[in-house]
Amino acid sequence: MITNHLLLLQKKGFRMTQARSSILNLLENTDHPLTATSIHKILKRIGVSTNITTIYRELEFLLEQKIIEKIPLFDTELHYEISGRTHHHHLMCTSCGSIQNIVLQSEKGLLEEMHNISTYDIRRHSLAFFGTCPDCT
Amino acid sequence: MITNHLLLLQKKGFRMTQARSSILNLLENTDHPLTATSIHKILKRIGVSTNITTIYRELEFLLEQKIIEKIPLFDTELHYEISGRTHHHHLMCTSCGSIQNIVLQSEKGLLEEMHNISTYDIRRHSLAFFGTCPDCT
DNA sequence: ATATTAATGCAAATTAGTTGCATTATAACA
DNA sequence: TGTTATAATGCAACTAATTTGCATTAATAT
Ligand SMILES: [Mn+2]
Ligand SMILES: [Mn+2]
Ligand SMILES: [Zn+2]
Ligand SMILES: [Zn+2]
Repeated sequence: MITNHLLLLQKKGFRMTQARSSILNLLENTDHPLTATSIHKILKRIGVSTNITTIYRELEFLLEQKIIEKIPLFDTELHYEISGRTHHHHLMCTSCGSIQNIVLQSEKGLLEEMHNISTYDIRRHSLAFFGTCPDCT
Repeated sequence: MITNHLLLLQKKGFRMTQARSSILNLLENTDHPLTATSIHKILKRIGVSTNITTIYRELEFLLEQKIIEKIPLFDTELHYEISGRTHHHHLMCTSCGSIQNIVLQSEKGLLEEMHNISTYDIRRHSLAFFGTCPDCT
């Protein structure tokens, strides 16, 4: 499938390869963040055998292009997800590893307070919740 | 220096060693989280030459004993700090790496909202801010 | 003093991620 | 439809952070 992101990259002179389009396609159609190794496994399962190095390099490339974002979840492997979605955070089950997106209305107040009390030029924040999902309880 | 934590550990049958007391002492007297390697360097500087493996093992031990806590800051090395302090978060300068503690009044609302919208049994959360400190601006 | 075993040091393994380099393949164009 | 430039790839080697095995050392109870 040829997506907008892919067309945009082509217009910038980058090539459309099987690795690129399948990684992009997978991230676009997944609602939770994925790790390099999980992407690797999923692609292998659907018959796209890409070297893990290529996955890391492609993720690095998509990060530079601001098409995806790095999601650090506690001390686990780095996760990645497509950027441009509604600002949200993550809730991870420490038992099965499943991840849910979370949109928090009350976050605005927190960010305001943060800007008020700090003299730093704050550029970003990371917020994640950890617990046990209903299936694992 | 012999601290309460150390006495407590002794009472539990664990030994008081130079590595243990100096790591504990350092973490107790530092207001920002430290990494294994930073602890290693600081101890070396003050004349306590402990193997890095011992530092990792001691940090693991202190975690098990719930005397310290793991602080994951984005995709940098793991940090550790003494537990039991007022609940707070961290603000890291992405230029010089310095870390500040942050106490947020408005966090309560966020956590309430979180518990309302989620069916997970939430056990903990991680929140950190990143930006440029006044010195680095 | 001696015995028990917690703690340590060192080397080797592991895990996540990165880099060098030779090869392959996409896409522009002759 | 070739030919070409170079983006993308694969593989092996590397790095950084952390962990593990194992033999040795040392803290503490007796
Ligand atoms: Mn947010
Ligand atoms: Mn908090
Ligand atoms: Zn679960
Ligand atoms: Zn700074």
